[in-house]
Amino acid sequence: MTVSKTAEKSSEKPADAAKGRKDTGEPQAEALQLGELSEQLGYVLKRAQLKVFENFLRCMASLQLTPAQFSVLLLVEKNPGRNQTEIASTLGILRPNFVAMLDNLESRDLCARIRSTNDRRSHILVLTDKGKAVLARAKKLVATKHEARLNDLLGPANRESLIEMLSKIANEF
Amino acid sequence: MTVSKTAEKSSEKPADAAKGRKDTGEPQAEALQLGELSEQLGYVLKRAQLKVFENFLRCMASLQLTPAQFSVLLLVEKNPGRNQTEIASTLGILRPNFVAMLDNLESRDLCARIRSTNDRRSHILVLTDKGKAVLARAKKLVATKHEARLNDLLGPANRESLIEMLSKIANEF
DNA sequence: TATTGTTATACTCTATAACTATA
DNA sequence: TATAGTTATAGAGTATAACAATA
Repeated sequence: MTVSKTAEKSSEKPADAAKGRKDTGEPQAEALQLGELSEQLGYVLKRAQLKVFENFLRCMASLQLTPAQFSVLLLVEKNPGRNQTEIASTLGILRPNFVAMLDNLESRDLCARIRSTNDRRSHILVLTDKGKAVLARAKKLVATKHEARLNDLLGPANRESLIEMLSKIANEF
Repeated sequence: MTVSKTAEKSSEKPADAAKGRKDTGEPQAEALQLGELSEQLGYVLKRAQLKVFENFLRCMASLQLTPAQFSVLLLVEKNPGRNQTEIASTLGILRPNFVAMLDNLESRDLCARIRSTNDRRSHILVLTDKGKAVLARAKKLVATKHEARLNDLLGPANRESLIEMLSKIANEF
């Protein structure tokens, strides 16, 4: 057990916070006031990101793909013929840390490293047939279970607006 | 050096990605296509969150406060008389992990643990005078340097809308 | 001399089990 | 028996230095 671990986290659900006390007849502590915290960009952003990743993992449980692994498969599919350094740096992954990640995907026969003939230092990355099939299934799951959830919650217009604003922050903040 | 480490990260800036190649006159590899990735909620959310935290750390460099530490001080100020478990769980921090965090804040004389007289197992958390002063300065820095940046980028209406949508995701996704 | 992939390593976050002192 | 704070520990994620093969 090293590749799995699925989505069975417990963590600390802030929603459940300050509960977990037996209802004795005592002074009874109320839920805490978040105050200015609920208006702090970083706080709400981090909280939302954790929720979204949790949901992603649940949706992808059958395929055992993390958000990071999914992003690698997507990028390799969209950019055939690129090497490890290019894929990793585009995703903000440091090359040393990308090695174990690729070892994992390659051991599951989802992608392969191919020694470049032009530059024998480079490993060109490609999806295997299984990798393409898994990615196709993953895309459907993400679209129907994960991203659809966002539409339900915000509506299509707001969803688009949200993605746009987050992209702007990611690129220009 | 254990408390500091400031904000001097290098990481992998995706903006700089796929550059770092000398301009020889060769076929020249172009920037990669993000494709569907730029529409993936989790991807753009994570990217935005990292940028926002980086900016937060830069803005708070003079006070040496991380986003997590800032959230603790805010919550303790807003909810005097609460114990470690209550503050930690509200922030989604596990009690064991909260110990070192409080040790740090207490060693810097920003907050203090007070043994409760009602229940001698509990540590009531309070801000010290220095803690209150530092938090006041922190709030000003966040408002004028950090959150103001968001207003410049999106405008007040969009800023409000963004926070609202993120809160909804954090609470209901 | 510089770059690609890699190893080794370290530091932060997060997570769980179990101890202690109190209740 | 249960809870608050704590310790120890383990696992992810992320960071840097340095090495071998290749350019």
